[in-house]
Amino acid sequence: MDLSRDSGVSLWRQIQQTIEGEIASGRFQPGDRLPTEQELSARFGVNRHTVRRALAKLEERGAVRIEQGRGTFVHEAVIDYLVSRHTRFTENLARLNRSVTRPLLGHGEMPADAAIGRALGIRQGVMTIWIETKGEADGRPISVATHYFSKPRFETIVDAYAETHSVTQALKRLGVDDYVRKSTRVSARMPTTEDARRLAQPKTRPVLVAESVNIDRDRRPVEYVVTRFASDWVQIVFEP
Amino acid sequence: MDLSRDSGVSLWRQIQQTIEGEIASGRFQPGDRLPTEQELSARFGVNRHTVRRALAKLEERGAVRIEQGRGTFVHEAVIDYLVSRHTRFTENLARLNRSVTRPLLGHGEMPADAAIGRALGIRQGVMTIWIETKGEADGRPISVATHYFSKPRFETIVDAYAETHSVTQALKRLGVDDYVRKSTRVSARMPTTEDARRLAQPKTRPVLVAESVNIDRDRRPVEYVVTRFASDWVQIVFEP
DNA sequence: TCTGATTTGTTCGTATGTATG
DNA sequence: ACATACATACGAACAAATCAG
Repeated sequence: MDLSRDSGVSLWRQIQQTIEGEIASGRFQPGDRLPTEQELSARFGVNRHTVRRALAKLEERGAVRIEQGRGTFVHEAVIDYLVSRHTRFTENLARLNRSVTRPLLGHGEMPADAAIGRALGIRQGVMTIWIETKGEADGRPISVATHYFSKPRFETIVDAYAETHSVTQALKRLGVDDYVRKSTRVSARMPTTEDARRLAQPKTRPVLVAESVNIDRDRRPVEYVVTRFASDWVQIVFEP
Repeated sequence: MDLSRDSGVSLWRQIQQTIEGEIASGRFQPGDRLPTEQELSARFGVNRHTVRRALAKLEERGAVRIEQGRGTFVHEAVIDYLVSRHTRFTENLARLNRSVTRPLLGHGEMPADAAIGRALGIRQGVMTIWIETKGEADGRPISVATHYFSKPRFETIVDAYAETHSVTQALKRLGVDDYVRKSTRVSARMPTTEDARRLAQPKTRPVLVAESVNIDRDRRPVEYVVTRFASDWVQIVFEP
């Protein structure tokens, strides 16, 4: 593929469109690593900067994912995590024909800080139980979540979760027939070293953080969850 | 404030909790610069690394903002950007008693690509008009947005926006009395150099990206917006 | 744990063509 | 005709992340 240097279209844009076409045609498959910047600049007969400009545009458009020190990769299809009143993790992903697993990473207790207290409607200092879980779709880690429950109310939640591997089922055993999503607060930040490792992603890529409060039929808060999604794999979709 | 070296609680965690308490008590106000790491390590009688560990945890929890070469600052209250069916940028922020400005950064035309075509319900290649705006609250840049409109339908949208500085008003002039939010898709990524500059944020902090589609009374798409929020200042809140 | 090779990220500087006033 | 601003393109050097041995 030769570039035209006097067509009025800039070189970097011609390169961008060429690579975009090769991805669309299937010559480069999702997850594939593209040739290095050096190889591409040799192939197109241009400076590395010119290639980089084209790649930057492709990344901005979501077509590729650039990882320092590793290479440039064709972007895999992202998962739409649908948020509604009845959001359930497993159902949400099963809908996409994916095999979902939710391993338990750990659990413990801690007194409620300001954020937890506000979310669960309890006083600061009241003891809570936390459960940390990983969400995997088709074996790939996509999220890490910390779930907080009031300890006085859900003393045995850890055992219930360990047996059912589902928050919905565990809460059902403890008398919560149904719950709905009250609010979801979404932010973005860089991952902790620990979260990056659990999500099998570079520390240099951000995580999408969703803080959610679920309430029961009596509108009492039952669960406060802080979920860190791998932002390369998941988008949060809100459709009222 | 003395630390206990044999309580079973690690020193850095004691420091973290101490500073967190001082922020909560108001001794350090939002926006204040904390003492330097050197001063803190002298005050607590520990190595600078120990202080750094505590500060890292505080940043992870969103309590402070660490800026290389400048210092550590108590984090100002983040803005809750409320998303609902009737989301309007200016109203949303005015609700928080903030003075809101929306300067126009630029505009132009481009043929619809796959994403724009899907969002606006037009064929790929149909010409669209884009408008780029900055959102500021109390003078601080918090978002950069690119708005796409079908050119055949909204030929004069740029003039209308330039005069009104409001998408709602501009659309009203072109016959769209009312519109509602159809869907919002949220993701996170690192900013482009350009966006980091416009948002006055370090390139190392992520942006929160919201892609939204607004539809008119006849459920026809009228606007497709891609907004990049400064993740240090804005959270997106869904309350169905 | 350390070292070197590979790959992307950043910052200099230089040059050219085009549009504007 | 001239000055200025801007986007494009090339070159060199070094920084930072990753990975294999």
